[in-house]
Order: sequence, then structure tokens, then C-alpha cells
Amino acid sequence: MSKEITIPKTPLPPPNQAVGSARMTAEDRKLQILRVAVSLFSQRGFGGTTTKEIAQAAGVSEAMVFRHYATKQELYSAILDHKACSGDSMNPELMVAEALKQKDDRAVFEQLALGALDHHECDPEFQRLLLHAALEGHELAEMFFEKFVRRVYELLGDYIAERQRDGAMVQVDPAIVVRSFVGMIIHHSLNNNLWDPKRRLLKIANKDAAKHFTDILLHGISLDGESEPNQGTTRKVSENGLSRKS
Amino acid sequence: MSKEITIPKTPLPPPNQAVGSARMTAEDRKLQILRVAVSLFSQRGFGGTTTKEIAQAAGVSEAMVFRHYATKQELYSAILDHKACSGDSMNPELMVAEALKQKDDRAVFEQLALGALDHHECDPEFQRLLLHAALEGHELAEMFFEKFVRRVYELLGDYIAERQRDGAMVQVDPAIVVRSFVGMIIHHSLNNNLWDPKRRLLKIANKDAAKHFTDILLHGISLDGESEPNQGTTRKVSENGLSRKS
DNA sequence: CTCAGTGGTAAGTAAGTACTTACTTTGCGG
DNA sequence: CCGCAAAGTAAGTACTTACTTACCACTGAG
Repeated sequence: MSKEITIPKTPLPPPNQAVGSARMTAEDRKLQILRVAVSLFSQRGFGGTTTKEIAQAAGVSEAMVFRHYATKQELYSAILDHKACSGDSMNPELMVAEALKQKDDRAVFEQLALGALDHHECDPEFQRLLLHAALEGHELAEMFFEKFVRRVYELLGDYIAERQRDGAMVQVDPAIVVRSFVGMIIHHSLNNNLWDPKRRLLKIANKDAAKHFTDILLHGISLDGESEPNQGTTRKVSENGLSRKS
Repeated sequence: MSKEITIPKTPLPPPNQAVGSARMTAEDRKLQILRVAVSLFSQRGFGGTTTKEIAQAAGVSEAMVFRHYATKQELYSAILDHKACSGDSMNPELMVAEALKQKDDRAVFEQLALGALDHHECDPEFQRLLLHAALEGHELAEMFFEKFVRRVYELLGDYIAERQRDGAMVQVDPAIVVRSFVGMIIHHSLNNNLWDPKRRLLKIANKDAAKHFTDILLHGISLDGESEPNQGTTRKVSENGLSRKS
């Protein structure tokens, strides 16, 4: 079935010994090993990466890897810890605190989207690593979910509920609104990083993407006024648990 | 760093020899091996699954696996072929042909969403398999992208462009609308299958999810009429390349 | 200089790994 | 019942894997 296949085993970026093979302090070497391991694990996953490859990529012998990390597992965990905890933009609250207070819907969603898109763009390894971890059932994926995803849902969910009470948004389960919006963002990043890195389907700057996603979330794409019965099926919103003023 | 971790190696569903260890025809056994391999590969990925495990799960000796599939790669490819080509609902056109002709926007989007959600729900292995393939850079992922994803973008994109010409939708790049909508759907399935199988964040029937996603795409969540300057920043739609009759 | 400590390695080892070979069992048409 | 092909296996092979051991080389304080 289909033609012969040999898994690419992408040709291993040339041994990273630029200036690296010169003697380093333990700390530096440990970090360097971690960094090349990040790159390899994110490309090939845990099971697909060998300690030998890691050592080669770092320009040292395998024994050095094991001097710094007792086991391959420990190295993997160290990576995920490092990525998840070195909290650069790991805090959604900070990113939109101002907008939240001012109840500036557009700013809330757009800033959040832009923050996420930029983060995924400048650190694409993170998303791949996380996916691998989730697929392999690694507990660090669960940790990320609990510590980050959950908080985004609470933060945004609460805000939406508040705006609904203000009469500024339609009555839908806030969770589904969050899921919709997060879906647009994550899926877009996933396309850029994994499925379509060449941007064959859609090439757009993060800023524009964030704007358009926010537009769609807030206002949708239909132009028909509140009347204009297009099909009879169009616009029976209230049947779906949605209610709208007009 | 963090506590000791041993990758789960989920305890291997008990040797699948229900009645299976009785002698089977070559054809049946081949299919059975393929089926258990699907399950294992989707759980552990290609690199994480051993041919021994596959044989054990199928209740036969390893040699049998290699009688039916010359190499592990061939087995993997056979699986992806099988999944991708056994075109149950692999054809988006069919699912919405009627609605497309009638220009029933709601039906187009809602039916597509429901179809995808149902498919992912009743065959969760497929999504995992595909993700593994994409992460590992397997060409079958590329094939899926070309044969399916691309067609969805063309189909939906063309439809949206048409509706824009009809004056029924706002002028945005159709591709970004497609991305938004597909994002909601895929991300929702991914949550259900991978991140949050217990539905802690959002528990909702596929039918309802499809409806709500469609609602949001078509009409958004804001209630402020076309006027009512909420913040000054809210509603400068036309600046973003969006135009709206109003 | 010396000599201890640190950064580094060559060359293992035991347990896997994908894949083979040579052999046994089983069912079935004649 | 015979014969024989197809279903099935036990026990390899050649190689890789994660991890170790025992040893070197450089450096800088005394």
C-alpha cells in the first residue's frame, strides 16, 4: 500500500559544536544539553529521540548527558518543567488586566489572542512538546492543563458572564464562547506550526489574525439584518438556548 | 525537579485473544493485527509501540505480524491508508451538497460541524493517529492535509466568497473565516479526545456544540446594536479590513 | 610543581529492538 | 486416511538503546 516509506529522521542539524565543544562549566553544559534536547524532543518526541542523538547534537559524549541528567525521563521532565514554569507569558491575567477592568471587550479578546499567537510563533517548540506530552500521557501535560488552560477558561468565562449580566452579550454558556475563541487561536497556531508551516492555506500577520478572530467572535459574519428570513432555518437563535435582544 | 516519573506504559489491554487465538484465515488475522495496531499506535505513537506488543495484543507470535506486514513501517502506512481512505465520511462535499445549493448558511456550517464532531467522537483514535503522524513528519499526514483539509478550505472558502458577492456576508478573507470555524470544531474535538476527556471544562452534546459554533460564527456574541459606542475601540470594524453594511 | 577537583571520554553491558529462520500444527480436498 | 498448503511458533540474529565504569586532561590554589 502506498509507496515505500522511511521515516524522515530529519538529517540531524549538524553537530552543534559551533564553539560549544570548548570546555564549559557544568551549569552551562547542563543548559546546553537541555536546549538541544528541547529541539530534538519537540521534533521527534520522547520515544523517537535517542540519548546518543542528544549527545551528538550537543557535541559531547553520551556519558555527559547522564552526568547531568540521571535518566532520559529526568531530562524530559526537566524540559517540560523548564518550558512550563519559566513563566514568560504564562500568566493570562497580566496580559489583559487593564482591558478587563475597562470592560473593553475588543481589547480583552484581541490582546489575549495576540499574546497567544505571538508566543506560539516565537516558540513553536513549545506547542509540539506539549502535544507530544499530551499524546504520550505525560503528567506534565495534565499540569499545563490545570495550571494554564483551566485558568484561561475561568478568567474569560467569568468576564463573559459579567458582560452577559451587563446585557452586552448574548446568553450562551460562557464556556462554549471560550472554547470557540480559544479554538480559533490554538488551531491557527497549530496550522502555522504543524500542518501548514508554509502558510499555503492562509498567510496572515498575528495582529491581523487576532483582529479578525475577535471581529468574528464579537460580531459574526452575517450581514442580514435582524430580519430578512433567508431560509426559515436561519435565525431561530432562541431555540438553541441563545437569546438576543431585538 | 518534580517527582520521579515513569512513563505510564498503560497496562496493555489484556491479550486480545477473546476467541481470537483460534486459528483464523490469513485475511482475518491481517485485519485483526491491523486493528490492534491502530489502537496501540494511537495510544503510544509509532516509536513508542513495539512489534512485540502488537503481536501480544493480537494473541499471536511476532513472526505473524511480519508475515502479514513486511516491516513495521508498512503496518503503520497500512493503518493510515486504511483510516484515511476507507472513506466513510471523508468527503465533505457530500455532507452539505444540499445546503450549499440552497445557500442555507446555517445548514452548511452546522451540518459540517456536526459531521466532523460525530466522526471524531466515534473514532477518537483517528485524531490521535493523525497527530502522531503529523508530529513525526510522516508523509501520510501531508496526504491527509492535501486530500482533505485543503478541500474543506476550498469548498467552504468558495461558498463564503459567493455569499459575500450575494451581499450576505461581511468582506473578510474567506480563508480566515474557514480557519476560525474549523478551529472551533477541531479544537473542541481535540479537547474531548485529548486534553479533557472527562469534560471538566465543557460538557455538551455534539448537536448543541455544532449549533452554538454556527451561531457564533454567523452572528457573534455582542448585543450592542450597530450603534452604542461602548468603548470607542469597539466597532471600528472597517479599519480591520472588514466592511459591514450597518 | 603538585595534586585535587572538575569537565570530559572510550569502551563497555544488559536489555531491548525489528526482523528471520527453521520448524510444527491444523484443517481440508481428494 | 493421506498429503500438503496455509496458519502458526520458538528461538534465534544483528543491531540499537539507555545507562555504567574506569579512566584521562586541563586548570588553578597552595
